[in-house]
Amino acid sequence: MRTAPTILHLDMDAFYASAEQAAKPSLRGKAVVVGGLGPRGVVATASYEARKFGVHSAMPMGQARRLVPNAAYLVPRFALYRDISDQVMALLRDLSPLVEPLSLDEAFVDLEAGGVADDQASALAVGERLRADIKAVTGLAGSVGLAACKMLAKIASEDAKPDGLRLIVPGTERDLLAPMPVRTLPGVGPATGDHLRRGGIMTVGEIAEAGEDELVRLLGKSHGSALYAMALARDERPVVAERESKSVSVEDTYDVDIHDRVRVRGEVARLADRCVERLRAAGHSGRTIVLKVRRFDFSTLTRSETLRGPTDDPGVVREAAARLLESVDTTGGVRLLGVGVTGLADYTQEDLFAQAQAQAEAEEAMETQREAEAQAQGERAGEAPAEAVGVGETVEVPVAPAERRWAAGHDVRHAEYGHGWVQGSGLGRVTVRFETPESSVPGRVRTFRTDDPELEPAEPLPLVASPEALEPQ
DNA sequence: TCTGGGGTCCTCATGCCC
DNA sequence: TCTGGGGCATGAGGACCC
Repeated sequence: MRTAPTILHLDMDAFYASAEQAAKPSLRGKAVVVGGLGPRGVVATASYEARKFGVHSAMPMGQARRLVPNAAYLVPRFALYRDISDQVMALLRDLSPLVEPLSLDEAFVDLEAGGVADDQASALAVGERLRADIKAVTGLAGSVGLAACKMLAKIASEDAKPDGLRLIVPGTERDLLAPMPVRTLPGVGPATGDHLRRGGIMTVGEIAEAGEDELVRLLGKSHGSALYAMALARDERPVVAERESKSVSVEDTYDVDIHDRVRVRGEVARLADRCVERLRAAGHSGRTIVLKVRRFDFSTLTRSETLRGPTDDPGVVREAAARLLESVDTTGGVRLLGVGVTGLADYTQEDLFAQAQAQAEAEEAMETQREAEAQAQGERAGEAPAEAVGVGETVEVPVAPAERRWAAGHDVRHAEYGHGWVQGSGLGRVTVRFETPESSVPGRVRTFRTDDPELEPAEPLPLVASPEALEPQ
């Protein structure tokens, strides 16, 4: 039995917004909101300066703009965040072979597996050292929670925010949890919170008092038992390093509801292609195709179809999605469409091709045996999903828009003024602030025509000049 | 105020097979 | 032959997470 915390949870503070502030000196200390900028966008992350005004994740952008009209509103730049995340995860893997990333900005680390000595001072030292290393390598702040299990480590890091560290001493867990609201526990969202409240349960302590039978009665077997265990600070979930993904999906919310059925079909085909691109990039194929439709009134429905074998053929996925769409009434208009693939496998394209070949040949043999009508074959083409695999596919290349688009927050390079980022664009003009992560003062702002030949998109610059600047161990 | 995008897991209903 | 039930696959929906 260990006497010191075994699990470390790292949570980067206001990650996307902090990354943008690090990249753009003029935004440091200012309210920054990262999220979708369209009429239906929501906030992904708000800087602490923006949170003071009540802006938070998942809030509609329109509402955020009313709360903080002067904040900087930026679209997310996932490539940049992924690079930073890779650096951070590498530091975590230096601590232990057992690292479980939860997202770009969060992870669990099993310290015992990393050979960290079983005492509180060692755990604290590892946590502080990690925070310092993260700051040195990325320039960003992360908060660390240390506890005996995942749930408590996460609660600890949440409590440590921003830019802090918290250790929960083994043995003190239940007293600590008791007064906390039920929403503190992982897995308790708005719906479960309501259920519990109607049962007179507001705090974690009250869950423990209610007993397992009552919890199961309120929430069902699986959820009820799990929550009861959590309330007693029992959480045996191990840190799992390699998680296999189970599905791949893409979805789009449209600025304006789509009513035109032909357009809906076109969008579904495009989404199917994008989904397959992602599927293939991940080296997967999948057997079940899922169509998701969110209607004008926000009601969401899904339709799915399971094929005979896994596929990564765009034509097959497109056709399945189109078939599924036929069972959905879209007359009121749709605000979101999505296409996904589950039941993932990693069959190679050759396997699939061989399978399809064999199947096609078998069917053909039966066919010629029964009847010699060439016409019948024509009708069957494309009917069996796996049959189309390997058939020459066409990749549609989107036509470049006539006017160049400059996304707010993205990096650019100007032949004369150097590196900068887009502050805003519209009416044929684009406004650029020329500064780099190293600039000590906010850079100058200039406005250009959107088709200015001297202006071109650029890659993000590293946030820290020499990322190798780590102190020797 | 009007609700993103990418996931995971659970529950329930239904049909099939043994 | 009828009936019941377990086990599994499939499909739909919902809750939750970051």
